[in-house]
Amino acid sequence: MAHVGQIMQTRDEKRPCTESGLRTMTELQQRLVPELIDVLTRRYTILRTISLLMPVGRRVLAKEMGTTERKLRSEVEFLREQGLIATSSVGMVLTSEGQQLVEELHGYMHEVHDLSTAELMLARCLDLEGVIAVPGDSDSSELVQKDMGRAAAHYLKSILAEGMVLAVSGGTTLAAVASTLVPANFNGQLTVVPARGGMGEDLSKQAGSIAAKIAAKLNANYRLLHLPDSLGEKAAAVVAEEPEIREVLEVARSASILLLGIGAAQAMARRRHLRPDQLALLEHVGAVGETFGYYFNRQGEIVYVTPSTGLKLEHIKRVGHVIAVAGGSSKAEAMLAVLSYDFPATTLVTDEGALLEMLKLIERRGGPLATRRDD
Amino acid sequence: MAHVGQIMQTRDEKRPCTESGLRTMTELQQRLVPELIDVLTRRYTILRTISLLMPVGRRVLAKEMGTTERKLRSEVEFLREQGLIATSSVGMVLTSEGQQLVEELHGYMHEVHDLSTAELMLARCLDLEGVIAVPGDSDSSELVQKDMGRAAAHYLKSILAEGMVLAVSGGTTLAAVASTLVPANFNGQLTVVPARGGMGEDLSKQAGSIAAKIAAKLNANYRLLHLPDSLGEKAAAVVAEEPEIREVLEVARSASILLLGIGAAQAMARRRHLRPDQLALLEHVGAVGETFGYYFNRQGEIVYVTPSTGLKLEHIKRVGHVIAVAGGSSKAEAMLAVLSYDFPATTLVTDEGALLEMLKLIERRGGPLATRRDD
DNA sequence: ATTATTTGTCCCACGTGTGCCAATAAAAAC
DNA sequence: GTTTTTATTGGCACACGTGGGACAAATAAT
Repeated sequence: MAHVGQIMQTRDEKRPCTESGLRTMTELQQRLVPELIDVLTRRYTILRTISLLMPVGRRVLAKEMGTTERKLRSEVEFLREQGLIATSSVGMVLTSEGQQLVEELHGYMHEVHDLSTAELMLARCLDLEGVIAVPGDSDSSELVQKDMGRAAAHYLKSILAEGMVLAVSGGTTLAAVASTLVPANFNGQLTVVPARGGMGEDLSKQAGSIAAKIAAKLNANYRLLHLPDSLGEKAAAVVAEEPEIREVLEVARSASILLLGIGAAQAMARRRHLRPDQLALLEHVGAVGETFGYYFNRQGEIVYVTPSTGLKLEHIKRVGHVIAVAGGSSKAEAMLAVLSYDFPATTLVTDEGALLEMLKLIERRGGPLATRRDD
Repeated sequence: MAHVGQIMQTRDEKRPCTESGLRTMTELQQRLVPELIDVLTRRYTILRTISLLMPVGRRVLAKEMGTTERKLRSEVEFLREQGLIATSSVGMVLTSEGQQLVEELHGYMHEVHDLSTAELMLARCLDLEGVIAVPGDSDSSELVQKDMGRAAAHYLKSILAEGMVLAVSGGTTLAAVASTLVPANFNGQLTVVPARGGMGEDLSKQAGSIAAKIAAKLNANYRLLHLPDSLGEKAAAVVAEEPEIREVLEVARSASILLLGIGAAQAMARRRHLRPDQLALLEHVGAVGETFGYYFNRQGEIVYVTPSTGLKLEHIKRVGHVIAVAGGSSKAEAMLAVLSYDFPATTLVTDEGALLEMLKLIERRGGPLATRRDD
């Protein structure tokens, strides 16, 4: 999951604002040459592991690092050419130069590594398949949300395949995903559907519009639910019997990938123009997080459901992969609530602000696996 | 020549000691992922060029940057995926994000560019084929000399081919080249000869030992001149008639590559135990630089020749390629003197200290092409 | 002496990068 | 207003380099 994961900066100790101020060189590099930063961390990790285990052979080193021996070989050859390690028949050892380099690099590597360790930690805590975080905080800068959107779009594209059905929810975050998505050609062998009917005021942030936009960029089919999101229960039941609607719902229920945004419960309820008594109810049951009409409390339990047309939670259970996209430290609590629910294989795309805030919340509650840093 | 060229650090403005102190992140990166800087500068240059010419198409951009259109396309595709540039039918433009990134990057890029521009400048001033500089100063740290040795060894290997004859001189610097050379297999299709007979006290720094060491590492043949370097003129003439010696000299004179170290005249003369009157003579004629027995004054003129067996200057003229290796700011004057002489295609491998010092000396003398920085 | 390490080599296949060419749209000329 | 020209982007086939797997040689430990 470090493929897209980006780095944060801690070099200046007290960490000046990441967004509006100047980004650090490492951040810029991460943006301009991400693949080489991966190479850098890989080689550093190799050196570091050797320094701990030396003398050590390629075999055990590969096993230790979770890579193949052949892959390691190329790197080892390079490192030897650089005079950083020496090989003998008992294994590989660091040369004095290598040792010195590892020590010097140690401090700098936190710039690169901190976010990815945090990603791993959160993935373990919430039992997520993967966490991808971009540096910055969406709360303070719009650029970060865009960046997050691009990271999500990139990841989405990497797991999409022909014949799949993609269901999307709404929100500004997912709108960013759609707009940063790089066009590709799926030859119509892909269907995009909204997970819900229309919602609220802004058309461009509705699930339907987002589905259409994504479909256009990927040259995919799309089906829309031309319905208001919040119908009365009776009305919803009636409408759901309409053949056209039924068909779209059928397709949506067979979705293999679900792309969803997460919102703070209060803000979401307000945006949906819920009645005061409903707001009070949400408050009463402790709803903090919301996603496509479902409200969750801090324990990840569903405490309220907006009567609506669209995917139901029981269908989500059958979805192969869930991609949750949300960021901003202010949303951390909501995200934590929603993600505590037991979704299928979930990948979270977020930002540094939300990531660190979530970890902070987990630690404060004495959450499971709240291990401390390992250096 | 930027392939091996490495970077110096100027970020902390007043530039603390590069060697003994902590190296900068960029230096370490350069060591661990050498191509990183190249890719980074390439992409940065693309962005910068677009920002100046936009909207611009790939064709003119490729011509402007001196690369092929297809090569550019890969980069352009990447930059578009990163959301830094946008393509339309009128050409490519920077997005607002791209524009911001270019501006932020601008300051940092000097870290990367300064050494390579300095390399280019020196190459122009001295009419060298190439200059490769490693960061640091050999005067202050032994590590730098090793690094320089590795850079030279790497470059040497890149131009070696089967059937060639390699002539080497002596000195600590070339000893470092030999010891950092990464073994390769030339199947005996390569011959290494010393450019001169033995010299001075330390066996490991003699041309013969170095030739033998290099030959061993490359699985090449080697021939030695089992002679003291400084014979009397008469004795030299006599010995040169010996069949065995003649044969080796024949081989040496057909050398296609010459690897030579450069020394400061005074230190060299002292190490060779010249007589006081000889020392006085050197002083009198203004000898400052020395290489394999030839002493040069500041103008690059030969002012003294050690009577000796080995290659003569007239043979050097026929050598295809000269690789000069020397570093340390204290040697700058000597290097400048020797390199001012009109050798055949010469590549200089040096370090930051010597490089900058040489440029300073050139500027002080109002040397040709002493242009100032272009920003 | 044997076993379990290690490094280094070889061949094959897959993927990425490269060079060439087609399609298209804006602009300029008529 | 129509046509021609000149720019642009995008697609496609091929080759080269890198990764995968198995194997051989060599050395320390049992």
